[in-house]
Amino acid sequence: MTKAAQRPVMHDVARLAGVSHQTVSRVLNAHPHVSAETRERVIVAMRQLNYRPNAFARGLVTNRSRRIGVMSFDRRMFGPGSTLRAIEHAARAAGYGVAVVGTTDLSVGDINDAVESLDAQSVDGIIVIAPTQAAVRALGTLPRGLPIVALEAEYRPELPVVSIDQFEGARLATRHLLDLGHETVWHVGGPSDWREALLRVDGWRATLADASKRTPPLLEGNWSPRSGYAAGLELARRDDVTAVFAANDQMALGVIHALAQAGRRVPEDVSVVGFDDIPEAEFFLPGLTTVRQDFDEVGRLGLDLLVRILDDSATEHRERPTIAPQLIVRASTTPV
Amino acid sequence: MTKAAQRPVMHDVARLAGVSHQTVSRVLNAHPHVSAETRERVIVAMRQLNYRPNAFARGLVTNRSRRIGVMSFDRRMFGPGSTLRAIEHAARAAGYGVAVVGTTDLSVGDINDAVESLDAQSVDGIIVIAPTQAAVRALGTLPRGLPIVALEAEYRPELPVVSIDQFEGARLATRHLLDLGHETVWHVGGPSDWREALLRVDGWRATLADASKRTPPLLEGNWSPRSGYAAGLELARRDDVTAVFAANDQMALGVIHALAQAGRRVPEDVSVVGFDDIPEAEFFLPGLTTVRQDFDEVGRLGLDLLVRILDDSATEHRERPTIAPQLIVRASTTPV
DNA sequence: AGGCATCCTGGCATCGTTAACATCGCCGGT
DNA sequence: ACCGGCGATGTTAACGATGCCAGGATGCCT
Repeated sequence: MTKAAQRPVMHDVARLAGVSHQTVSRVLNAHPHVSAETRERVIVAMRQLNYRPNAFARGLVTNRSRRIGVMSFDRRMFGPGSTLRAIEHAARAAGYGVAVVGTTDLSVGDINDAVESLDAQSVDGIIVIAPTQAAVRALGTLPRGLPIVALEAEYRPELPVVSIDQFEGARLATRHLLDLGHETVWHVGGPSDWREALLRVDGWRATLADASKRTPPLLEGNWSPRSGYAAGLELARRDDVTAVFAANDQMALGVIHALAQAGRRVPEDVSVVGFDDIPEAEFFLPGLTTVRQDFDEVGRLGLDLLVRILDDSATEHRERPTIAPQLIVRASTTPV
Repeated sequence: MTKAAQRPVMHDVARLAGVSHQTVSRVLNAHPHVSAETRERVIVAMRQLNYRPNAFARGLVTNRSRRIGVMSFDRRMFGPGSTLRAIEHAARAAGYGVAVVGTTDLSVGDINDAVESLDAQSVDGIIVIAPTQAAVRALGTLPRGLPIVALEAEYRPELPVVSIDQFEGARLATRHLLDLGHETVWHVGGPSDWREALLRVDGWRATLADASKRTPPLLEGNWSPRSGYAAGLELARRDDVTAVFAANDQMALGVIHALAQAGRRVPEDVSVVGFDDIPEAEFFLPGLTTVRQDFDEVGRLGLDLLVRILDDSATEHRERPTIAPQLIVRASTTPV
């Protein structure tokens, strides 16, 4: 019949190697009790036929897909994009595939849809880039015991989390500006339902308090350059602003743009610090002092943790890795 | 007898609804010859048990996964990130899941690995964000007839492609600068093995030729702000440069940075145009005139095309959608 | 009343793999 | 020489869906 064109199956390999299909399966799964000689013969046959095991059949019986899901908020942002890339890279090395779903508004319904979609693809586990409080709460409604690792999520005892020390990052930024002699530091924060935004606000406030400086009112943006611009217009209206810490580089860019339009020079009149260290930051005018986050490391550690949980779900995994951020000083900050 | 905790199977639904498993299958696959009343009863039972069909079993017999693969170069870049997001969104709406793999160096081996990985996840088809000539050539070696759609790829009769009209985009940028009265336009191109880079060079050259302007030597970058900076230093060394068209916004940023450092003002001394319209571009100093590419539309059309091919592989699909770019004029360009 | 379509049942084969169990030699101990 | 044990293999039964088929019940048309 039309035998030739078909994709070869285990039985074909077995026949060619002169063994039973079970032996082929044993070779494939590195089981013991196969003689070296037989193994070799099977491997040759597999190569010769260009055999690839059928993932459906395998999954049907093992109930494992060797695929993980990644749920991510806006992938166009530098952070999530970098993290996803790192996860995929690490996953491939560990023999896992990666399915992605995006979330748009981080509502409970939205997140349920996303989890549903991953579940339909029978992933073995999920990594969530879950930046808001609501997102983490929605994860409470996850389906039958799918292992989950969250990145940058609020602490909960039962939820493995990998995160960057946002509080410390904000402290570095604020401290740097104070060390340059600024009387106080203004802050343009991210959306108040994002954990990262909140922790940066906390770090900023605590550092000011430690130094016994007054705490100016908080300005709130939404991570976009435009919202930074709006905040910048606000700041330009006051003449006592000499130092601004923006919760990400895009907002810092907007702030600088607004200040420049109002005739305030950066850094001569106002020093500005960002957060993230996106690749463009070094080439802003002026080059942006910022706090670098190692998004790749977050992705790698997140995947490692998930894989360990999958390989060994018996033992509890209590680590909650935290990564230290790093201050990158450039031209946008200067002593008063 | 640990019956309760198990994930329900089709038979459980059938029993609860008082029908045969065959009828449940018909409901699930929207086959005809099921009375409305029975269908309703089955659906209620499915909901009640929270039944989800087993994708492995289904795939084993249908040999379809309802999952597509996306192969993408650097996802941290704005373009690929946006496109991936649009693909995933459209795919979910069409009932498909998305598996991603990244490519790092676009070598033949690298691309083979990536395709291999997708194949192991038994995707039904692949969308390739295949920006280099080498990448497209490597696709010649694809496995047994997996349908492929390429984005921004070189034309080949057998390869469905969706792309943005790069030539036209470069023409818009160059024309805009000439219309402002500039004697000629310098160009900082992308890597010479990228199709997009080549077409932009072509568009730039053709527009200059049409206007009978001299063509300055081409400067070549690698899309990064740093390479734009290097090119900018070069340009700042000459005093006859009044207009620069950079092949993406990041390089334009680098160019502006270098010019500013050399004391050349943008746009008073030199006008600069970018390409892409990344969200930051509007807030660069000065706001960047650029050519907007609709990456979302590329993703959507690419997915549509692939799904049509999957649903109806019999007929040939000869469309090669092309999307028009759009010039966005901001503050970085001005008449001489 | 007969013919025919519609709706459904229920059994059985099938997809390609893994897991549990059976078998068959061979070796060493007594 | 017999027997227990184990290493190497083969045999058979799942896994959970889809697809095919024969057939029964019902209703409508002629």
